[in-house]
Amino acid sequence: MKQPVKDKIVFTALVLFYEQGIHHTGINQIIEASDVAKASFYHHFPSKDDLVDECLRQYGAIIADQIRSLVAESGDLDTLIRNWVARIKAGIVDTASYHGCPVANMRFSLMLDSDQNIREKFSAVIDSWADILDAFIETLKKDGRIAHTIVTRQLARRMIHIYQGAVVMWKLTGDTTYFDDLIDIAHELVGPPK
Amino acid sequence: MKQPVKDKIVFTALVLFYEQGIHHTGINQIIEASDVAKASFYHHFPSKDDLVDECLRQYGAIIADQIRSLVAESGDLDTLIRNWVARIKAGIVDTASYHGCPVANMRFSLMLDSDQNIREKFSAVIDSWADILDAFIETLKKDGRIAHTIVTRQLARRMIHIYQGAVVMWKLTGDTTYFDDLIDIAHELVGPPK
DNA sequence: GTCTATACATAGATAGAC
DNA sequence: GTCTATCTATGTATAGAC
Repeated sequence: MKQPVKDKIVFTALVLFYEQGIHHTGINQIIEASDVAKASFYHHFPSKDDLVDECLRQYGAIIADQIRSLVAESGDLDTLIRNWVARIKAGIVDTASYHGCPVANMRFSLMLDSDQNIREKFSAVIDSWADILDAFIETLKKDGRIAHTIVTRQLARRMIHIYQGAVVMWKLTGDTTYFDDLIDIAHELVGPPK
Repeated sequence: MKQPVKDKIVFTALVLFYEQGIHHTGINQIIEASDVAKASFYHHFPSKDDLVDECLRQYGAIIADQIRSLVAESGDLDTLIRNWVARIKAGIVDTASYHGCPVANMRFSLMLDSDQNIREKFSAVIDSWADILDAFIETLKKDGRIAHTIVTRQLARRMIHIYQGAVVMWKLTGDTTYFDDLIDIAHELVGPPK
């Protein structure tokens, strides 16, 4: 059973865009690597931007799934935080293949800060992540398994915030301890148990 | 008195690289905008990479100066944090010309996470920023104007960390409240006065 | 140091036969 | 849907006269 052409293209693009960045990955390379004819590519994606759009959606969904499984395996906030950092660190072990958050990378590639269209697309992705964390924390609160002083949505936002910060710091310095530091920072943000 | 050719090139590059990103700014555009002959450009900068290198140094120095002046006008940690965020917000008022941290932008443009050379260059810039904050916080501690539970270097690192995180979140969502949030987050990290 | 002209590669995208 | 060939623009960089 052969893989549909479109799927082959997208899969290849997801890998190459993440490894090399969007602007350093040409259409020609994607076409060659996915073993597809040039005209076939343009049949499915009228322009490179359309492919980039599709990849953004996929990256967003992939991370959302990771957050979901992270939540599923964590019974409380402390465990969530530890598992979270553990996963990140595990992903960096093979340091050559880790390049940070694919969504943030893509956002920086575009570099059009005033484009409202772009803003909405990325904003939707971030919201979808925050929603998952949000729901988890809210559940903990209802079950009385958490200090009620926590502002749910705010904590969800801040977790993503400090995560993105750690990625940038790692990219800037190569220092992986910024990820370890996430545990302490997250605990400070959660505050003392009530 | 006419400006040296090299300075004109660098100044133009600093502006264009920041506005458009490195890979969306061609040598030709820089040459045209700085009103210099092509051969003159290559006389001063054998390749684009050399110009990029010079710009990184300049960006780093510019931000370092901003941090220095921020420190100079702040007598305590609380004031520093407030002034810091106030300055960022002021810079975003004209939203069309703000594009986040020029050093982080440049780092994301390069996209070569395993290149040790690049890592060292950026790391040096971040260290120079941390050094300034470090010295300031250390002084406050010695003067007894701060809770001594603070780990100086760690706090300096974390301030840069959460700042970079806020920039990314802003870039991803267009939401400027992530910068306001820096005040609360920073205070949590500083902890209660002893 | 500056000028014009140009080389050379790669980018994104299209044409037209099959 | 696929194939090869090609268009056109742009990118980095160099040559050679002044």
